[in-house]
Amino acid sequence: MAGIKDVAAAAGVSVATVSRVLNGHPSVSAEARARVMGAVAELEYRPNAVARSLRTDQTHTLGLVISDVLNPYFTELARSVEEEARALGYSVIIGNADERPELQDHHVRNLLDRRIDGLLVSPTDGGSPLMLDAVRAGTPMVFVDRWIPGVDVPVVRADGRGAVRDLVAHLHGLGHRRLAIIAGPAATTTGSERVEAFRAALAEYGLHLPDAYTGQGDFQAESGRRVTEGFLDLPEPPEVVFAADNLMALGALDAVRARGLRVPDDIALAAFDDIPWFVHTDPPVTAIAQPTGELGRAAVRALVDRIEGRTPRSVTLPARLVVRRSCGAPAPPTLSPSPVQRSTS
Amino acid sequence: MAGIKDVAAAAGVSVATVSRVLNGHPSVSAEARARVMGAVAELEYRPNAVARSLRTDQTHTLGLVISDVLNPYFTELARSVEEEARALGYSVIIGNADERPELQDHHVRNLLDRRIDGLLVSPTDGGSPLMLDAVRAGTPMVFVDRWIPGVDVPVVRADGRGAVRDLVAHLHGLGHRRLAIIAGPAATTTGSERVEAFRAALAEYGLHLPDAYTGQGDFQAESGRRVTEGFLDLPEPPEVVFAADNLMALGALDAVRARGLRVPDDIALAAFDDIPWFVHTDPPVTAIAQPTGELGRAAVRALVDRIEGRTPRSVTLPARLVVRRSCGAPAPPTLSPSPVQRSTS
DNA sequence: GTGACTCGTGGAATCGATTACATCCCTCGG
DNA sequence: CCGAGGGATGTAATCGATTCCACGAGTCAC
Repeated sequence: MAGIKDVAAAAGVSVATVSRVLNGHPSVSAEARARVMGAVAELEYRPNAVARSLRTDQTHTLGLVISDVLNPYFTELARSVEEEARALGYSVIIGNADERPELQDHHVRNLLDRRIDGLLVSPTDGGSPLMLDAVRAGTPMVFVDRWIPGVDVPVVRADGRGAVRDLVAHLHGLGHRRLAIIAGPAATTTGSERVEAFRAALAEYGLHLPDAYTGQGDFQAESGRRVTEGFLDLPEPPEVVFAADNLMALGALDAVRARGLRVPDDIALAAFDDIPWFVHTDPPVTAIAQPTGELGRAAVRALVDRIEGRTPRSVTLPARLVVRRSCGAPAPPTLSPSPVQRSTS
Repeated sequence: MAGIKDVAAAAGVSVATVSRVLNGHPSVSAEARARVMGAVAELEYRPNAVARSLRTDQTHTLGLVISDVLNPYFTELARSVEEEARALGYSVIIGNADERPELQDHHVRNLLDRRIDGLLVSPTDGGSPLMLDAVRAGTPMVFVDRWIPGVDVPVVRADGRGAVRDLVAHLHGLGHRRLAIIAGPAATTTGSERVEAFRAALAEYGLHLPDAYTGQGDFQAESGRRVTEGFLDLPEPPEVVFAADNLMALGALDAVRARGLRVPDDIALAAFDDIPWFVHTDPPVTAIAQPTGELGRAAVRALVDRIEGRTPRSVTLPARLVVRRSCGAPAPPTLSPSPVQRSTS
């Protein structure tokens, strides 16, 4: 494969001049520029990004470590991150932590070794020493969706409290009083926050969230199933199950169906994180929708700001309730406009 | 950040010795080794992968260019690819082509510039000059799922013909005679092959596939919706719609529902590519399941074989029919075991 | 006319590793 | 006792780019 030396030789100039042309340095004669461009085209020369990175100490690459690629929420997040990064001239390397802290560390280490310019993380746990070290060492970092308290890193996330309140209002309005939640891991902020928001919203209606109605899940479908079975085994099962993410909601749906029960007649269901498929499930699932694409884009912008020397800001965007049929009320036609396909742009 | 020189200084040896220790070269005294290890731990030294890659001309990185990350089929494929690659000591950089040839080229170029060791591609189109050049230049490459005919590159894919035949048999057995298909882009192998398999299977039952029953989609939900509307507008609409991928099936479901019609009573639906959500849709969708994880793993093995000097083999695995309720027959309980959650290992 | 400046250019150092080659020191056989 | 052979180690070249510095030529002001 042709190198910069070959180009220099072909153009009859020095490598320095070739480099200057390639990097748009002003101080190059039009004639030399033309000859270099010609040689570049002729040889189909492409600069070696590895060598360039070594010299400049910049890779123009962002790392994105997410907790579970199979979760459509994170898939969409990853997609919007890549899009925005590309628009800003960066590539993205995605690491899938699969909700396992050691895998998360593996990816962080790997990305750091590759000298990525910055790191976007949705932490699986309360924060490994490795990640904390990286922050201390000055690695540009931004948390997205989840974060680690007490660490001085910008956070880009959705605030679901308003939407959770709306949800509880909706449920209360339908006459439901015994509400249960399938929580995420307490080590994650989204895991604990959603429970808190739910509890707070219940309190506004004078309702209490008993321990028996607080199941511990891990954001995976299987745990949703398990917890829901526990709920159904209770002497007095809840009237509504609120799953803290879409996968656990699916597990819950499974568990309910396996008992031969029906949603919403026998038990109602709602989920945090809206996904296109919820429109098509039986029944369509009422969910809290995050502005996922916007989160991804804002996170990239914050990270790139940090990388390029500007001051990044934390961003919090509101989530919103999307009412469908899984809690009992027929959805007013105008309230579930959520299209199956996001814009392709 | 500490470099190899710092380690050498701290350990009181030369950089060559440090490098030898790090790379497991035999000719190092136990004492020197210990001192180096100590210094490495002390300084928390991590070798700079960029510098290493420049020197060795190996990045231990694979590129994966897929057509659409939002499609759960490809998400799962990507996941299994990353898993197997990790097990073999490689990282993966994913490029999402979004079914757009120019985006695909962008990613291929980017990956090539980064000097990835090999490329896994599921081509969006018939093959850009860029990709062909890369093959000619000797870039290790393997096609997965889709491929480009006439190019000497190993292909790892599923053969759906048997399953399509089973599907047609199933439909025929249910009394359906007017069968339509929503095809994928003719430029993709999966786009044309599935139509051909369908047509061939119909022929076995003496059935013909009229042009009016062959809709042209693009593997995206919106096209499924559009084509299905066309079918429903026909003077004699089909009794069954077979979508060549899961997203178009979703669009079809939408279109049917928008008319106030019901699946399977008014029109039956089947899809190529099974995904966990099909268990939960209304009704559960009969689909052809590819051994996605196995495909991803086999593709990585083939690519790594090629990279490491062994001879890679093409692999074709059978797909299988998973009967659910969307075509009319109640599924025998044992026939839809497809679990909502794949194993996490 | 001459010193100051700018502009275009090339030579060479540099980034952080790997590795060929040279060197030194031991051991061992004859 | 000496030379061959081999193990441990260091010096320096190298990968392919970027960039500092020096230099020659041309321009301009005084």
